Formats: sequence, C-alpha cells, structure tokens
Amino acid sequence: MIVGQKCKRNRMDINTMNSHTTVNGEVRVRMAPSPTGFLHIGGARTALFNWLFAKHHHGKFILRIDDTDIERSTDESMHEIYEAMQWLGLDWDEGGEKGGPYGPYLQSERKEVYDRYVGELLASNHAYHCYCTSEELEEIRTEAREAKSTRSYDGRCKELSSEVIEKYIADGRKPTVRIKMPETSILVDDLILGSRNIDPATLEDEVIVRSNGMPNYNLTSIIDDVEMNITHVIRGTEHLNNTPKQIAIANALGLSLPQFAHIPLVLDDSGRKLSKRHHGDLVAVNRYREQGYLPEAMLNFVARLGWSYDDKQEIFSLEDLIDKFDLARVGKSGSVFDIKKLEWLNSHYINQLDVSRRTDAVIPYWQAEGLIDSIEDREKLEKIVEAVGERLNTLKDIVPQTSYFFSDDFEFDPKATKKWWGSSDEKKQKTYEILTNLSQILEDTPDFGLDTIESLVWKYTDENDIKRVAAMQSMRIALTGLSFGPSLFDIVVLLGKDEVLKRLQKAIVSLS
RNA sequence: GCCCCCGUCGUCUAGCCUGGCCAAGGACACCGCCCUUUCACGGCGGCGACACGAGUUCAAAUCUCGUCGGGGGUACCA
Repeated sequence: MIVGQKCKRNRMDINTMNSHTTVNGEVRVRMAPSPTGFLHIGGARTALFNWLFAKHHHGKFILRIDDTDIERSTDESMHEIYEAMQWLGLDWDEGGEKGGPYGPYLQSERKEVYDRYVGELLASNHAYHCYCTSEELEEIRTEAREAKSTRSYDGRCKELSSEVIEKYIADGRKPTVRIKMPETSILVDDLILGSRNIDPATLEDEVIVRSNGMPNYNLTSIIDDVEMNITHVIRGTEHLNNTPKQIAIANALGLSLPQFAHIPLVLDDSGRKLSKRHHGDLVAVNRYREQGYLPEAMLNFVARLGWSYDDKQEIFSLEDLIDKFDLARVGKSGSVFDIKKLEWLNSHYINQLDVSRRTDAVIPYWQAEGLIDSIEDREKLEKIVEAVGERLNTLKDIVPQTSYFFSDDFEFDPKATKKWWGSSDEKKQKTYEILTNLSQILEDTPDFGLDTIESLVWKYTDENDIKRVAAMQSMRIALTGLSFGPSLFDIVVLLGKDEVLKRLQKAIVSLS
C-alpha cells in the first residue's frame, strides 16, 4: 500500500465509520488506567476524549482498572485517579467503585474470566507454555538483535517434548503462557491512523500469562474490551504496536473486535512523550489542581491537544465540546504541552467567575498560606478579590497579589525602591518629602472615601509639580512593598486610614 | 538493531481526502505602540511555518516517490 494514499483516504473512512457507529447500537468506551501512579495530563486527555465520544453519541463511559501488575498497583493510586477524574468532572457510568452490569471492573478481580479464555487458547493449541528463564530470554534477545531479526523470541518452547517439560517442572520452573502468532497478516483498522496490514513475522509469541499465574495486559485488555462490550477503544499511540497482538488473541478466540482509535501522544517541549517516569509530578493532574488551575481550563486545554474544531474557536465549554467533538478531527501527530497556553485559558476561566465564586475559589489558598484563618470578613475578602480583578493566572496567584492586605510584615522590594524611591540621597530626600506630605494630607482628611482621597492626592501632586506616577508608585511601595498590583486608591481604602498612616510612617522612617 | 507511526509559524492548529479561492488563516508565547497611577486587561501592529529533493500537472502545502528528521514500541509494565 502506498503511504500517502493511506493517509488521505483515512479521513473519508472516518466520516463514514462514524456515521455508521452512531446508528448501530449504543456506544461504549472505556478509560483503563493502571493504578501505578497519579493521573497525568496525557491520561486526562485520553479520559476526556473517551468521555466526550461517549457523551456525544449518548453512550456509556466505563472506568476499568487495569491492575494486573500486582507488584506496582496500589490502592492509593487508584483513589488518586478517581479523585482526579472527579475533579475534572469526568464522571463514569460504570466501573471504578461504582460497579455495573459488566463487573467486576478491577482486572485483579477478574482472574477466572481470563483463566477460562487462556484454557481455551491452550486447548485449541493457540497458546503454549514457555519455560524459559529470564536469563535465557535475555540471551535470546541479544542474539536476535545481533542477527538483526525482526523477532526477539524464537518460539523455542512451542514444541517441547514431554521429557523436557517434566525436567523443567522437576527443576521447579514455573511456566508462562505464550500466544502463538498466526502465519497470516493481521489487519489493523484505526479510526485515526487508517488501516494497514501487519506482517506476523514482526510479531512474537507474546507472554499472555506470567509465571505467577497473573495474565498480562495484552490478554486482559482485549478480553475485557470484548466482555464489557466496548465498541471503541480510544487510547494513546503507545498502544499502537499492541493492537495487532490483541487482535491475534481475539481472532484465536473467535471474538469480534471493537474499533480502535489511537490518539497521538502529548509531548514535552523536547518532543518526548509525557510520562510519570521522566517528568514526575510536573505532569500530575492533581498538581495543577493544587496550583490553582480550574478544571474547565484543564479540560479546554487538553481538548485542544490533537483536536480542533475549526480555524477560530479556542474557548470551549464542556457542553460545546460534547457537541463538537469528533474523532475525525483528531490529528495524527503529537502535541507539545504548552503551559503558557494553559495559563491563558486558566486566567480566562478565572475571570469568568463572578466575584463571589472567585472569592470562594481563592479562600483555600489564603488559608493554606496562613493569611486568614476564618472567613468572617467575607465582605472585605470579596472587595480584595474585586480589586485584584483580572490579575490572576492561577488561583494561587492570589497570595503574592494580596498578602500585604493581611500583614504589614513585608520587605520593600529592592528593585522597586531603587526605581521609584531613588538610589541617590537627593532622590530619597524627595520621596521622603512626598510621603511625609501625603501622610499629613491623609491624616488630616475626615473623609476616607476613594474619591476624596484621589482628588486630595492629585491636588497635591499637581499643585507641587510632582509626577503623579512617582507619587503613587512611592506610596504603593510604602503600602505594599511592591511595584505592581491593584489600583492604588482601592488599596488605600481597603487598608483603612490607621493602617495606611502606619505603613507610610514605616516607609518614611526607612527613608530617613 | 528490529517493527510501527508522524512531519504547516517557538507552541497548539486551519488548510490536505475533493490541486487553483493560500505570495498559507487563527490562537498562545514573544516584541513594539496605544490606553493608563503600577502591574495586568483591552486595542492596534510586528516577528514567524508548508523538513528537503525529485516527479505528475497549465497549476502542488495539497497527489506520487525518495531522503532526512522526530517520536513510540521492542518486558513475565500498561
């Protein structure tokens, strides 16, 4: 087959396929994480695409836990994944701790199902026991590589004599079970990548049951997909090479296949797959939650990684996504995780929140920092949030933006003082005078309302030929320690007369 | 090594199937200007890509071939 043609034909296929699958019965998709760590960005996107596909087609979204690796799977991780999914709002119809008609949904609890199929495979001579030790396998692999073979296991246990088997057993060797790969090529049909034929000579007799009796991913995955009536397997392209293996297993068992859709990977800025192993909790969904990212932003962001609707829309509500999501518009190449764009979306969604809800969202971050211990002064908190306005990229940004409202125990930012208070004695003297005068003016006014203060300050600057910006920035630093932030008069009013005078005094002292 | 996949601005992408409407459009980022009491917001503008080479064609980002580049897999992980 000619490569280019395959690519181009693909989209046509998708369109027709989608319309078919929509009509033919209920769509059932699944997310099948292995509980060996937190949910990461890539996993969240896989979950979202599955969820959107289900919602769009009024189907079911199933959460299955692929925990056949009993060594590495943990309960804690499983619950962390549930939590992350729930936070994102990706609810599931079956599975997880919720159960359902096709349960159990934990693979570790489904061993008898797999055993049944493995028995079948063994009986029909589609699988065989392999007694090789890991050292032997390692050797076989090395040799195969040197010989430039397309396989790394030679199938030597396929035809073992009963004497040899008895000897192995007497030696205490515990066998694995391997699937026998077919002679004929395997057709892999993918909704995103198109279809192709895989030469079985490039496939080896995969281990489907470990020597400890626990079956492996390639077996359990396809069996459960079939058993649970999954219609579409939507997963990352890291599984692309597993697909022909799984198809071979299903074929040997005479099972009918789900449709496959492999979505391209989410990459880091050097183009490598995002993974727990290499990127740590930098890619953990829960970390973004803690940093003050909104689920709407995460979802919107991750949806646009590999998927697009048209050439204009960037902001998508969840309803919008459900409405518009289509596998036909998922691209084939990987997408780099760009945190700047996430931040942009996050600030957008934070700004969408009204002041009350934004205040609710931000309170935990104040509390975590010990800036507030109760929320009694709700009205004041809301006023602070209102003053901060659109200056938050993350909810956590509320801390550096507002900590001075809660404590006068701050340093004057050296860069700010250098620029606005001045570095020469002469300049400092001038600042000293301005702040002293302003302090006097503010002390003298009986009305501490915003408009009054504003006109008093400007009257002073204009009459004395002082640049407004110089006076205001000097005062801002005195009151907050910073050179940036909300409108100065908002700050003055919110701080209150006593506090303002106190802080001005402190600045004046430090200037003298 | 072997197998598989991918390749449009720095990044996410539209366009590719159905060649001409594309001297390639949008968004994020970056830079500049405007607004302005600072910072942000907003407005305006700028920078910036069809990986390369052949072929087909009157015409190619779009079709074909090759090269190069990147990635994934290669486990008794998933």
